[in-house]
Amino acid sequence: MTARDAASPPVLTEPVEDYLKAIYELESRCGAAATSEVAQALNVAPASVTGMIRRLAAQGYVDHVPYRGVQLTATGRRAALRTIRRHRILESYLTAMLGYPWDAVHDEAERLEHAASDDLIERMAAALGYPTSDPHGAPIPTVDGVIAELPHRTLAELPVGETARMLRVSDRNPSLLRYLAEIALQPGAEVTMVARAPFDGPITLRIGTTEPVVGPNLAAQVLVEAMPSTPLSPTDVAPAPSHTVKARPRKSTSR
Amino acid sequence: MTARDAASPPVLTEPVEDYLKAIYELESRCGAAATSEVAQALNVAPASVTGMIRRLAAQGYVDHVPYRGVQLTATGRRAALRTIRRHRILESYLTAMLGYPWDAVHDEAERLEHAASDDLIERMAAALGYPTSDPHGAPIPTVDGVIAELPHRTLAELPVGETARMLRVSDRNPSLLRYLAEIALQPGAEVTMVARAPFDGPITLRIGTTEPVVGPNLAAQVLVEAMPSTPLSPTDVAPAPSHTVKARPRKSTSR
DNA sequence: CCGAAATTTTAGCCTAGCCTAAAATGTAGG
DNA sequence: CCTACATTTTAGGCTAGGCTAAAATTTCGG
Repeated sequence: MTARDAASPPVLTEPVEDYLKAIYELESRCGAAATSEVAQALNVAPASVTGMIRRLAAQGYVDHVPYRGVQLTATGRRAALRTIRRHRILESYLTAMLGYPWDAVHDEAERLEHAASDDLIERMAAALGYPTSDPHGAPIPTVDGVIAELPHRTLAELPVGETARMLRVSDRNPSLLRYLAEIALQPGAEVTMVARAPFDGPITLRIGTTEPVVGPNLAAQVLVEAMPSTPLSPTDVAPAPSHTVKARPRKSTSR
Repeated sequence: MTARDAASPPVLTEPVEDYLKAIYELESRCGAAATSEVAQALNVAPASVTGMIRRLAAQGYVDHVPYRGVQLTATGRRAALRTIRRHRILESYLTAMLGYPWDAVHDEAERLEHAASDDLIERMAAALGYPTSDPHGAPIPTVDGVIAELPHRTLAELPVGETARMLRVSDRNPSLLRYLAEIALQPGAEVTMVARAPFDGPITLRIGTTEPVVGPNLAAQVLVEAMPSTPLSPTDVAPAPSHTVKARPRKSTSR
């Protein structure tokens, strides 16, 4: 018994899925994930992380160099992306179909992502028209683990006078999200850098017809993309369904 | 630490919710639940049930008389009904809004019921217009734990020549459910007992225009209610949304 | 380049839930 | 009423995942 070799999806436990997801996210920012970073991300003691990493390494999900750090294997990355896909589809569904505000979906998705079947997730995705990004602008990996990370810079870096399109923001800070919704700074919105006070001072933006002033701290958390040269399309300023699930038709990008 | 007295929803673990639900269901059929019955229902060893019952009793969810059996306390019953409400609303939602066939919803709901927040469950209920029964005809308890068990008898008991309305069937047997759907024997359907062969022989029914022949075994699993004297309403034979979520308007029943 | 501080790992412990085997209790038939 | 069988509980173990305290290793400031 415990005689299982290969084949068959090994059924990951909830903590395992959480670890893999956290490692993926740290890794994609820093190249590798430190024990203490994982511990902080999951709110557990560093020693617990070491223990779990040992198990994950034994099962082939991560490579671990003691005292150095941890990296996902190809298997581990696939598992992480599966969880991330579930999370983001759930967030999209809750927002679009059940009227959740975008600051509340993270916690709910965090629990449901472990319980929902693949079938359910795909039904939700289908009901939404296979969205490619979630309500916070994060890209949704495909079923076979392809994720389209978009090139971006932060709103804080936008030169004065330039306009950009709001692309993405973390889903983890509800009060920040509520504030952003209040000033209509949501994925798809056009935002112009009107002025920046010196010495990391307040930043004046223009969004639609309002000119909110925000701190550099906030601006650094908002990712934007250079505006496509298109001068102004009619849908641009629309308050709209607020999160604008983009379902652009794709021609077998997956290969 | 571990210093918790009263107040605050103690957050039940998944196994605990499963035990309470199972005990509730056994108890409502037999008055009290035997250790071995619970073990069978949850597919665990009897000794494990004894262990869990000790814990549940210590926390005030059940009363346990050693070697005799177990019964829910008021607290335990509330917790069980909360889980049952979640389960049945989930089943209703998956069927009505995501196109799940009625034989597939049980397993999905079984996992989601532990992960969904109260908020999510209430949003789903609202989206459905506060249904009072699930796709299999089981009544949905209210938020404050009131459940309307309907008077019924089994289809097997229906006298020859009489007509009844299909009320309910267990959600636990997918292949039975698929077969029932095939012969259009679903909650709300009118069914007539045409003939019954002697010695527990095959039973001939009439449902709409078809006359399926079924075993007594199957008939015993299908609950029916005496037909209201109304001769024939236009909606009766309609293949219809198949599960007929009944959403009768309620006048602030909650208080 | 060396010692202090930070990080990581080891050691040892705990809890919830599960298991099997053996003992205790209850029930029913002769 | 007593024995045989069924049910339940106890005893003793296991695993996953968490914790703290202490030891090991790395890193960094001087």
